[in-house]
Amino acid sequence: MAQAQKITPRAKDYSEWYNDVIMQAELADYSPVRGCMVIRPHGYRIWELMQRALDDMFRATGHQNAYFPLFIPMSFLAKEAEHVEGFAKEVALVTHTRLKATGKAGAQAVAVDPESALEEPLVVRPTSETIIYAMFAKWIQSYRDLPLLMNQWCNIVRWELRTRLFLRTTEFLWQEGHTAHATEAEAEAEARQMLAVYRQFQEEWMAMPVITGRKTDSEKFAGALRTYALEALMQDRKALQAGTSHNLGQNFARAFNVQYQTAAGGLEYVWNTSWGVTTRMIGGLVMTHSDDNGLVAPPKLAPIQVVIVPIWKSEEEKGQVLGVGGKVKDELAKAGIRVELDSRDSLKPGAKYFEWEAKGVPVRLEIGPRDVAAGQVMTARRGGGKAPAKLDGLTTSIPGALDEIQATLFQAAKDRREAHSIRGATKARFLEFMKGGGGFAYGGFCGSPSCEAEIKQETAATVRVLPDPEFRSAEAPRTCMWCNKPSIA
RNA sequence: CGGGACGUAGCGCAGUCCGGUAGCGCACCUGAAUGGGGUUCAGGGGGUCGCGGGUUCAAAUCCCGCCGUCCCGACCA
Repeated sequence: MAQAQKITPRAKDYSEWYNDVIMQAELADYSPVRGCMVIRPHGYRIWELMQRALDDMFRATGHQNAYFPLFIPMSFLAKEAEHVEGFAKEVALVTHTRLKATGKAGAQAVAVDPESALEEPLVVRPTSETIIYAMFAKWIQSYRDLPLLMNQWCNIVRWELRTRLFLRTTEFLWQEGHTAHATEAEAEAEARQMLAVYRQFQEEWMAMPVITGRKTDSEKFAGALRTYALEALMQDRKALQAGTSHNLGQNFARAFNVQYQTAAGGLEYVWNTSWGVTTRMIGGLVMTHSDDNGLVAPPKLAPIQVVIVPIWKSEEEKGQVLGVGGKVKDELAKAGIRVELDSRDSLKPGAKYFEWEAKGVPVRLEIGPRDVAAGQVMTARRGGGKAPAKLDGLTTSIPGALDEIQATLFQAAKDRREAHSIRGATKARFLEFMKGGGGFAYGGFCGSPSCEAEIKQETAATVRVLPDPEFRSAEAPRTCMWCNKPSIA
């Protein structure tokens, strides 16, 4: 275990607090490569739990996993005009395939062999639309081949200027779904369906409330017709884009010649969608729930849901409490609970409490000689509250407690978000709101890029999402809060 | 690339103004006691003071150059 030092309070420096929580929960570490991150076992376990839940949801909606290459020929990026513009500034390139010894010492002992230059450089995928649709073109012949519903779990590289653990790293892990459909309506339905899947996952599993909607043109995915996104409010009152789903129209189908023959015999371009969520969600999880004692993990995604801390003085007591602790562990594990028995002899119980709290374990069971005698354990919840519990009822009381914690975390996050939200914002109220720290402001917006840019310039606020007109309620504002022209949202 | 700060042990830092044996806290190793909310005592290991040059009897400290990192902006899942 690394040094468990006091975590910087959230109120003092949010970025520092965020880094402290991650380091002390042992979720990740900085790597020797600038901008890259090492995900440690505790953090990776969260990702595995996320993967498993999402995979089930993807499969239930008819999608299959596949894997496409890491390298993309540079010319592929050039085929879709907006796409290349969007990613040109942040790609890593492979240009050579060999090194050679120079005979010099130290760092100069090897150099790039100029004779090994590739005829066409390879791009390390910043996203896989191009290479996937190049394959789709081979696989799709007839309307009978549609819809084609695929997903891949992989790593991608975007050479970002500034990086932050989990939120924006040079290399990151994600999932990217790619589909091809016969009609625009089908593609639109797919893009929205996957947005709904993400919402369900983020609210039910991550206990992170989100708002969804369409992105403005300035924030839409490079090459998409429409981009939908999920937005969550973090504890520093800043928005986090937690996932996106794009209706790509026929842009990539035309660029990669993905055509199918219709039942009537004609030739048509397919309609594509792509959608993805990333390890950024782990950052979102940290910023949504954690406190000044460290990580708070929602039970459904907690790598360890229950930790048992035995307490003893003599060797005799040690044997007793470890015996009971071992039995409790086996029973809970058999009931499907992720449980750990901390039998280390090198730390006092109090030190163990702090350590497991920093790692976000939702429930702690303390078992000492007094508990063994009384046939009970002390239960302590991560959010506070200690109570004794009967030994023989644990397999029902613990799952109940975990469900309750999950629900409480979601409600608390929602309450926090609403405490920093205003509805029906006017320009004056909005300016005042932003001066007071901001949050989510709901208001009318005309949709013009100039208003959007002005708002950003003057208040540092960004337009996060536009609700669809069809979801627009009767009391929705009719005019732009900034310029008073008719509102589109 | 523009603005600011900083580089001294694994981490966090003091020492720099005013040159004179490289220090503190945490972590790590050994031993003993301790054990229901960060345990104590004793002993121990670990540093080309970012790099290069200059001044000086003597440089972490003064001077010059370079490199790197972090924070704020532009970019972004």
